[in-house]
Amino acid sequence: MDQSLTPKQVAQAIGVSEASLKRWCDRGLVRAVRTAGGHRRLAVEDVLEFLRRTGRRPLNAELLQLPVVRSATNLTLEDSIRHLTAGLIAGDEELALRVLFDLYLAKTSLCDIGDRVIGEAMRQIGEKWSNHDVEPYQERRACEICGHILSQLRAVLPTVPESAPLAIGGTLWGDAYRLPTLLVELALREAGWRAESLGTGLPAETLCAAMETLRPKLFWLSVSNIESVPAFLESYKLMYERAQQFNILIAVGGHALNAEIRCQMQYNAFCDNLRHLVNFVAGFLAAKHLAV
Amino acid sequence: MDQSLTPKQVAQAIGVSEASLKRWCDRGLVRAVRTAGGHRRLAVEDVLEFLRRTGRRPLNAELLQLPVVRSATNLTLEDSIRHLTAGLIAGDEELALRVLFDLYLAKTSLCDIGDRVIGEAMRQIGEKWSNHDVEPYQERRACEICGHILSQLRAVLPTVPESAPLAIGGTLWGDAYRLPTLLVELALREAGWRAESLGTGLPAETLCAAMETLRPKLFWLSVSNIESVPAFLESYKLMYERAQQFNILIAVGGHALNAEIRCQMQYNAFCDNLRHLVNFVAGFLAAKHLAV
DNA sequence: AGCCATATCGTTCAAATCGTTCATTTTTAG
DNA sequence: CTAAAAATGAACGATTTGAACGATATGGCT
Repeated sequence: MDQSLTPKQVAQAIGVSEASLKRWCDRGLVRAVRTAGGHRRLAVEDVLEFLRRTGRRPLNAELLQLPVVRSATNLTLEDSIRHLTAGLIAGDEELALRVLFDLYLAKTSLCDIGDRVIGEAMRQIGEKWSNHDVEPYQERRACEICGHILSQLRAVLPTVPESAPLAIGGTLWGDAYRLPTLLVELALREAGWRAESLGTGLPAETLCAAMETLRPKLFWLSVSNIESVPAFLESYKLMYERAQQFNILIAVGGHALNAEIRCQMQYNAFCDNLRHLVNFVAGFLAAKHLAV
Repeated sequence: MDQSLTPKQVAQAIGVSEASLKRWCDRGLVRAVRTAGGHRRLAVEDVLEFLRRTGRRPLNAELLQLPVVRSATNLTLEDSIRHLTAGLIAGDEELALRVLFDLYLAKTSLCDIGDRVIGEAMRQIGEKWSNHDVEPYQERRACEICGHILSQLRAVLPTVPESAPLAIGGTLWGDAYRLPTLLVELALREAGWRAESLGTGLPAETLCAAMETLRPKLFWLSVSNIESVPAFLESYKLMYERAQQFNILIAVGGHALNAEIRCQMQYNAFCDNLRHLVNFVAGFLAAKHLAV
């Protein structure tokens, strides 16, 4: 929950003296507010942001009410993937949590966490699945675990200002894959956008209505499963037209979008991964800055 | 209408102890008037002004008018539902989070939070949806928001001991409703079980495999949507037999299970809501205690 | 009006935090 | 390598905070 922490809690959590923490607050290295009586109070997300920026690791993370556990060594990306994959298959949420939060604190971008770690782990699990090495329930449980972890990561992400451009997105009817669109939301938030995933399995009509009501600058569509290609293309056409009408950028991505289907679609960007998407929107933000 | 707030409400809203708030009032840091009997009353605008002056997080004005704590009176539960419903429809995650965490901190059981607050709010939203008062994307977004909040709640729930009995469950293929099975998991954890939701849309065969591998004491099946009744019954029969084989209790529930379908099923418990389920498993735990 | 459950009152007290100073350790620069 | 500069951790009295207590006020009810 979003309650404020006392300097003592934070100092013990990150393994530093109270005096130093106070100095850091006073120098603006960590954001802190004051009580009416002058005592400092720190928000969890600000502490995490500081840890991430300075490359520190929490010693005693339970004090932060965070799911982070101390990790002595910096794991390589390959090790992280291996541990994560094993943990997810075994249903070891604790382990998965530790791996992902450690990566986050080690300044790994959410793009890479999504593309190269979670995406790769889920790909390996899917592969084992088709080899009958893991049961479907293990794959689904892995998705559930990742979803919970991403929700927690999402809760401690620095809040983006109200003035940031809005991005919305989701998946269409017949596509129940939550993780990709959730990762898009997180990656866009890290890139400074006010991103909101509307969820999965949405009819095209209501996505059009959402564009009309919310008037985002960007709309993303994650496509991991297509039940009927003609129906999908028709739904997509509807949405593309509406996006054009309201001057909304439209970005698409997902494993189900093969070249043949893409040829019959129009969009501002097709993204193979989160990195592509973030690069695309970064360009847009820069252009906007130049214009102003 | 200048609503007057009690010190307790304000203290909870801004996350400070009641004693400190009283001192601040007495030192003139927050404007407050007195009732004839000497009790302090604070105006919303004065509290907001104080928050702005002390650099604390600016809170939504509507947030401060939230009635907090008052244990389990119908009125406040009604208010919680009203605020939650409005927040979910508007996509105001902050408000929804506040409402649900306040309820949790006020010691409202997760059963009641699920049954009487979230369940009721989602029912109202569904009703408005069929009246075309809210868009489908608003309903889906509400589910997403609730899911994120429940993930966070789940993370701060006390951990159950390893010795606690294991319960697993989920939804069958064709049923993508996450919230019910997620709420079951949380309610069972609160009741002292080691509960793990395996997710949604699972084939019956892999649920059988999960029972065989994990050997839980309890299996729950949440049924919010049935695509084909005969196929569902066949899948269910498979699972029931497997549960019998391994001596696993099986509890079912969900809006899609009408009397006609129930007549063709066998189970240890049918639960209309979370309260029923928790009462059922509490009986089991007590019996086990007696046995030991 | 009187009753009752609950909230708030004022007060006290232990624990935490404040700002500050100072000795020690670590980093930087010549 | 050495000396200056900077950061750290510990200590100090003064102040603030949060939790407790019995007594009183509030608001709903009959």
